[in-house]
Amino acid sequence: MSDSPEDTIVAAVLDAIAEQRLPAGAKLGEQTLSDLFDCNRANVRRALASLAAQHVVELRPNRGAFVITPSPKEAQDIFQARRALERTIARHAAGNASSEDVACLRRNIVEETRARRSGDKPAELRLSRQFHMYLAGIAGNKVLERFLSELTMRTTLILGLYARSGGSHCAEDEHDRIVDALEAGDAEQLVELTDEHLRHLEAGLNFRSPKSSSNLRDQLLGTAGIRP
Amino acid sequence: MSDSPEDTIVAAVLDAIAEQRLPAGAKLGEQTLSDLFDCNRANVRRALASLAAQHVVELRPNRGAFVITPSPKEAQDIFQARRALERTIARHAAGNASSEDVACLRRNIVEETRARRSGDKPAELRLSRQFHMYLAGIAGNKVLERFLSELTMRTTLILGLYARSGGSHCAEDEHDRIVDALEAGDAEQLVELTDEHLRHLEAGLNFRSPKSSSNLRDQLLGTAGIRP
DNA sequence: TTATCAATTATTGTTAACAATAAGTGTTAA
DNA sequence: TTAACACTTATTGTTAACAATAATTGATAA
Repeated sequence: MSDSPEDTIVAAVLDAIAEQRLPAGAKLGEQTLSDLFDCNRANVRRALASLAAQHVVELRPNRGAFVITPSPKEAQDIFQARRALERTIARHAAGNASSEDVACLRRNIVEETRARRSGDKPAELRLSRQFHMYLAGIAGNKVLERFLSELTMRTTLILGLYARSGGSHCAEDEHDRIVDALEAGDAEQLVELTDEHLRHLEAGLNFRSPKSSSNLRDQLLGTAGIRP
Repeated sequence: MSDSPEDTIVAAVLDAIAEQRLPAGAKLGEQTLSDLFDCNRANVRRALASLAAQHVVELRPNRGAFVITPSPKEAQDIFQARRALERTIARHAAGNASSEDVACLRRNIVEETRARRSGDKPAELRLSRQFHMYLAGIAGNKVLERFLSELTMRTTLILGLYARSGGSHCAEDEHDRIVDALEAGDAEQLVELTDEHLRHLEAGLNFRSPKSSSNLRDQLLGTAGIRP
């Protein structure tokens, strides 16, 4: 069970991002991490190099490591890539899903709605991401699964920056209808629903007012809609 | 022009793989690399961590870093993923290509056939890969571009392991016809030609007799088709 | 001759100390 | 009061020495 310290750090950072505990732009100091996971700085450095290679973290020379803050253009590229990957995943998942898979996905949806209702945003984000990754697992292509893992991570950061403040970012029942199509084995519909789902998610973004977190100003003065 | 030593090493390793100078399974010793690029081992280690995160290199604890040797299943996953990515790339490239792009691609094809005719395999592989990456550049999606870059790299390793010994692995004129469709702006045909092209490439593989290079036996006794 | 074991060698992993750089703080002068 | 400057502090980058592990070689015994 005990991974190498490097893997532990990478996993912890990714988990934290997936639950929006680490916002875009957050600094990942070497000392801080080596204290936290008590290991030496060499391991921390390797972990950060890994995260940087996955484009989840940015290394600025002589400055340190920071969680990336995706630009609007990058956000667009990421959604385009997600559609390409997830359409393919959907097509292959359609023929592969067992009844346990379907049951597991439905349980996931129940938990997700519960989290949404109770206002537990971190849990909601984690579960939503888990839903998409579970589908990728059913498709059975490790390469697509890993690419999607990276993109869902970056999507979480995008949502943290550009999500429209008001409504929640997923139509209530889209995941439900996706599982319906999966259970029915209707590949074409599954593909279409997946595509639509991602388009809706993207349509819910607002690039006008990025919530520049990890900026003291916002954390002290609040994020009220008034101009500075 | 002078990158960090880490980037230099990463680029050099990737170039070497792209030209099949580094075969699957090759060992990348820390000392060797730090001597070669004269830098300290810390930089080498970070470079190897990056390459490992890209799944181009495998880190075995206490053993060192080795170029990955893709399994048949991985090869299949990689080609499936490539089709998903390159179909999308093709669709978006169709509308974006300038006449300079077309000219540049045609020049690339000329060089490629010349390399094939003269039996310069490293150049042929590099140019073929360059062709696909150039198309990705036209599509203008950095995320897809990076993913494809990783997969073409791994494809080169796959070809080194499983390419049918006889014929060359690309139908002579497929790249030509792809550029024709691109020039005509015919997105649908471009997508179909790209898909076919990748299927032909995959069909040219033979998983029965992997050329287990970086194995002294083969390098000394040759790769004659006789059973050991 | 073959197999097992011990000793040597080479390579990776870990640690700490030091240097270089950037950021923050306080002082001084206009 | 403000701006520029020097100084202090914190953080990253580099290096070398040492420990731990694996591979190789040679020796010994069946």
